[in-house]
Amino acid sequence: MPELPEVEVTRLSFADRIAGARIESAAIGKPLRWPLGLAPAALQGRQVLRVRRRGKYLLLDLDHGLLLIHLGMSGSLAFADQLPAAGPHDHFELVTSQGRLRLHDPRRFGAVVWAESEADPVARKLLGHLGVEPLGPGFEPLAFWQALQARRSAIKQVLLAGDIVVGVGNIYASEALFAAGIAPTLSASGLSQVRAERLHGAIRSVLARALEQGGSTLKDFSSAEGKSGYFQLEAMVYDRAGLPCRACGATIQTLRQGQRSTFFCPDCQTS
DNA sequence: AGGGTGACCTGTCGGC
DNA sequence: TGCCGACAGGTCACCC
Repeated sequence: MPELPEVEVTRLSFADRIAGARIESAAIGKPLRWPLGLAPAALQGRQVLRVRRRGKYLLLDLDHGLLLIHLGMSGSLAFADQLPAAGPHDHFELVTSQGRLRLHDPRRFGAVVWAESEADPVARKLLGHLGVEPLGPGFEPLAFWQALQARRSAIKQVLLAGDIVVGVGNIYASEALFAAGIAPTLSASGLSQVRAERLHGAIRSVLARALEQGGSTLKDFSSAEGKSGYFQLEAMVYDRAGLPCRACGATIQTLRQGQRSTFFCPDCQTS
């Protein structure tokens, strides 16, 4: 569910409200992708200083150490004074002086991991190989094109890999490639500088627009305030196989790349 | 080192 | 109605 826009929408929906809170207790449910790394009781008394984001990770800076939270495929956070009784898919909860933060994650591909600092080996394993932030100043057209030159895989899969630029998942990879008019199967090294720069702009504009729309709610994503996203209503290709292209009317096609579905317009996108 | 594949886990949906 | 396979927003460990 969560790509960069959904993770950032989640962050924005509770960061200010939790900042400064004191952790009163922490509880874990079924195992997530990785162990927390310490006893939940050890979080008691810690203060939440702020909430940052790196790629699709949320970083809760504490007065000692930090929590790395990943929403996986099906995760979402809720933050409120009171929450409904915990269900079978609620696997992590922090009770703080300013509200309860709860992770709901049916598939349990998500994780909550404690690290001493970002230099901690645990944090480095998860964050160390990540590419640049697409909405930040470090994402530059020329460097992006140069990085793509070194990769022979299909451009769609290079975007998903996240080691050049982070945050682009399965929905927004298809959407950005459509916006740039680039076939998803084209080798990354086959992009001209002009087309790479067009893709650079498309990634930025698609992610920024999705952020404005509160992300995409395909099934059950919601922010920590419980709000749905609306970007899926304006998707040009994602989940539109067999439907007419909104730009040219051609039939949207689908294919499998690395066991993931890709959606594209055969007329608007070229090799 | 880059590239390809399987693995993790649960729910839902379409087809027979 | 029931069963079974395919698929779902991610990404890591493991091969070559």
